[in-house]
Amino acid sequence: MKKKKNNEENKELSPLALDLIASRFRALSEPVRLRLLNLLMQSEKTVGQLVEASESGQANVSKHLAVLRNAGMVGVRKEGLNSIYFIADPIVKELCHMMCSRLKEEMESKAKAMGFDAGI
Amino acid sequence: MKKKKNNEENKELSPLALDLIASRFRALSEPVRLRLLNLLMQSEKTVGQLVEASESGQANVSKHLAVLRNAGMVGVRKEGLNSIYFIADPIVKELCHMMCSRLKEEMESKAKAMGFDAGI
DNA sequence: TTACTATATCACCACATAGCGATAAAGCAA
DNA sequence: TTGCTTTATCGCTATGTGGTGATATAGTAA
Repeated sequence: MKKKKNNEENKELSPLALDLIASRFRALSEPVRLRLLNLLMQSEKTVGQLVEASESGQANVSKHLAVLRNAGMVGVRKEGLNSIYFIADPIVKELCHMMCSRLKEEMESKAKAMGFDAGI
Repeated sequence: MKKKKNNEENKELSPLALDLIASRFRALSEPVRLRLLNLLMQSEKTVGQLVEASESGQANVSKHLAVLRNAGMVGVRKEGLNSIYFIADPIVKELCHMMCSRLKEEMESKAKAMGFDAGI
């Protein structure tokens, strides 16, 4: 494997860059928003479908969708009365998948440490 | 390339899982915390070094470090009076690197769209 | 036009948290 | 012991934001 220059990862980030990155992670830091993204990963959906599936109020879902829109993570198109939302940034799936795998690992290793895999 | 089963990514996550994932992302949603992680990526550091480098108050840095600790992202060991912090979870570097690359892409494509790469 | 539907936005409350000064706790030096 | 250093925690304020009901905005249907 080629040895890559690693000066990139050691670079100190500017305050502006930190704010940008933080705001992106903040968009992913809310259970309702993650639920919406999780639903949209199956297929694009109208706000009504998301309201029903997420078991959250309409105003609330709409507000969370605005956050995800502003973060560039979802997109919308209008069709008649409906607003149809879809995942707009592929990084969403990657990030969530990475986080899920990591948590799964952690929980499994914790279960093992507690001996839950030993049987009785 | 082998076609992989994709039923994993379509799975709906439980509310508990969503809370866990959200809390992890929330730990990364604060500029000061990202700055601390960015500093720790260079090398492990004492709280004092982090306070100086982050240009934040000691109490504040200590509190943010507690958040990162609770999220399992950093670890500590004591050496005399000093608490030495270090990155404990490799996912931190991956997530931040991924997010940085994505934002870089976005900004470059935006600059291109505005014609800033055309010269005068 | 009026009536209905879908969505976005507004106003508000409640709660979480970032930041700061003061203090506590713990180890080192004399 | 006293005094100093380092870090964690407490108390507080200010700000941000999640949730909800009401309203506004549009599109559809009659």
